[in-house]
Amino acid sequence: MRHPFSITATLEVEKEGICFLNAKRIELLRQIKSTGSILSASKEMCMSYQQAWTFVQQMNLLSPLPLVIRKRGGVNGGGAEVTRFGQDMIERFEKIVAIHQANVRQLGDEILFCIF
Amino acid sequence: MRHPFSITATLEVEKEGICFLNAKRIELLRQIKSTGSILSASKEMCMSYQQAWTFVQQMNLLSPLPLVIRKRGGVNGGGAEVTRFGQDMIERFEKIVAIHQANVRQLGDEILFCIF
DNA sequence: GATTGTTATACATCAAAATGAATAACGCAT
DNA sequence: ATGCGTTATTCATTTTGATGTATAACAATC
Repeated sequence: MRHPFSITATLEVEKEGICFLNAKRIELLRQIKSTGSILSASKEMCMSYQQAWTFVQQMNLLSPLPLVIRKRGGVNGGGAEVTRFGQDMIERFEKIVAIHQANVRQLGDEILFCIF
Repeated sequence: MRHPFSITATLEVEKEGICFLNAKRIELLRQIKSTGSILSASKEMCMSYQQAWTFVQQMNLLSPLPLVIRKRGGVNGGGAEVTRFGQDMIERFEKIVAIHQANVRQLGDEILFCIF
């Protein structure tokens, strides 16, 4: 490589200045979808259950439609399910991030090489 | 407005995973340039002198050429000066950020409106 | 040599965020 | 009714980052 510098960028969707979606929350949604519970998802991601629960709570409260439906008690003690709307959010966020990262890569290729 | 959601993104230049430049550091460079000292710049930005000094130190160490030249003792007790190379970094970083922010705005305009 | 204002450095303190531990609530199954 | 596993909630603790305080080093000026 010509130089050791790189451009990195992070993106998030906010509602009135408060974080609605970011990479970590989307990953959480994916894990909830694949494991069926907030608890398992949090373990899978090595984060505390409290944080995972808080993220889900915030996302649901900020969203016009819930992203996660939570059930307690019942068959396996309960669980959590990502709604159709939630799955749409996952896909759309990742599409946005893909475009964004492509833009950032292009920025780095175009500009960084002529600085150093 | 049609919906209360917005996309925000932050960008930084890294060297081997360590932050080299970001918005705060560029603002610090600008303040050093206009005030002539790390101390005054830190006060202007309401950050501690230690943090400002650490940022300058890290930037200089990561950079192939120093961004800030520091002098102690002497006329006004010393001071700090942004090098020509440092000023180039300011201009180039802000150009990168401007393009980046334009990209992000476009992303938000194109995509957010068709979600909510 | 004393004064002056900044850089440079160390260390204690504070603040915010994340974590861990503990417990209640819940509802299906047995 | 009891057991089960998850959600929901509280609170103490830990961790991490930033801040405040104090002091030495420095070099021109007086």
